[in-house]
Amino acid sequence: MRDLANALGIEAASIYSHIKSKEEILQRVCFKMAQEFFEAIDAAEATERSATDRLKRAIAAHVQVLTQNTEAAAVFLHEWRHLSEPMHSTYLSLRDKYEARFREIIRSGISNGEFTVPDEKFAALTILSGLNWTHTWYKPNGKMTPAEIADNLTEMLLNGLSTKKQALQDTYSHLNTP
Amino acid sequence: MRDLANALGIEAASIYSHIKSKEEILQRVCFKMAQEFFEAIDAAEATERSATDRLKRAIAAHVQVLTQNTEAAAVFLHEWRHLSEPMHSTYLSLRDKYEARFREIIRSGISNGEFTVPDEKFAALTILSGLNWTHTWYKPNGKMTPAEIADNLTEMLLNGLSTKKQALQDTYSHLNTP
DNA sequence: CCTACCGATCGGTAGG
DNA sequence: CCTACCGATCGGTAGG
Repeated sequence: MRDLANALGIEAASIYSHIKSKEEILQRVCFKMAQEFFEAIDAAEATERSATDRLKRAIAAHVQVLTQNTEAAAVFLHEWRHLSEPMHSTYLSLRDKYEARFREIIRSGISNGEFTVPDEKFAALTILSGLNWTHTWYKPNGKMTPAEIADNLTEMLLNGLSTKKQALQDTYSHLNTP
Repeated sequence: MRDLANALGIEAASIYSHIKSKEEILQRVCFKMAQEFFEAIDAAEATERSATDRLKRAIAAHVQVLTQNTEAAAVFLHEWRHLSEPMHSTYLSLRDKYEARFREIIRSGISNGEFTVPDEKFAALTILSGLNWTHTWYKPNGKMTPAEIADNLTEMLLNGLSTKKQALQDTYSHLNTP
């Protein structure tokens, strides 16, 4: 709190005329970020499209929020542990609701044949963890824009590393020789 | 330190007859884990095989170390930030060496056509971040063993979610009709 | 490994 | 928003 006061150019005690406690700052950051993530995915899912397309847009929306303010993102992703009850439980249930949005996209992609995946819960977790690492290395002046990062992430998570197209084209290539 | 002493059944001051400082504990955990990760990947890469196979084994080895002791893994992944110099720099260079092992596998897979990926550095980062999330939810008595987790992770990261085989088989299926 | 401490720092309050 | 302060807790030491 002394550091914060210093950065603001006021005395430490004066902070408490603006907020009730140190934890209030944590709460505000965590729930403001949660709100931003929900607004972003709402916009991403607004139009009716294929699961692949909805997932692409959800990934781009998530990366956009993450990179907008990497410090707030770090608080949202790590410091929520220090929330006291009942905020702690509220946070957890919001996070699960958000993850469920990704699970739902994956589930619909499985049922219509767009996706093949062993476990939708596991898949959602792996996707989100891949996205969430971004905040640790993203630099606003780096060579990749948030949109480019999202494109690369989408490419990796949807298609994987394996050159499957190539392998399958090889498999079928004898059929194509004139 | 008081909590630690309590758990050990001794007085707080007595801890200091075993260690020099609180930070020494952090150092020991961080560098012991680093050593374990290197030993695991050394074993995984010992035999000459395809890049796909080496990556599979490296993933399994990494997940094995992560799940062996999730609390130490959490310290290794997050608390290293509090290391003071020169340990902080040493840690960072070890981590980069480790990541380079994954980049090297990916690079060799690209050059022999096993992998197709836009950026090997980006790919290595995304793989590792997908793996490193495991420590937050893994439970020794859960339904997935470390080996099963590794298999699922490998499947997702190598092949992605998209049902590409199916899509390509559809593309070529007219060629197969008798 | 313990008793007896210490200086520094922490989040926060009273009263203006 | 400030001055003046407080009780609690922190990592750690001296000396046995």
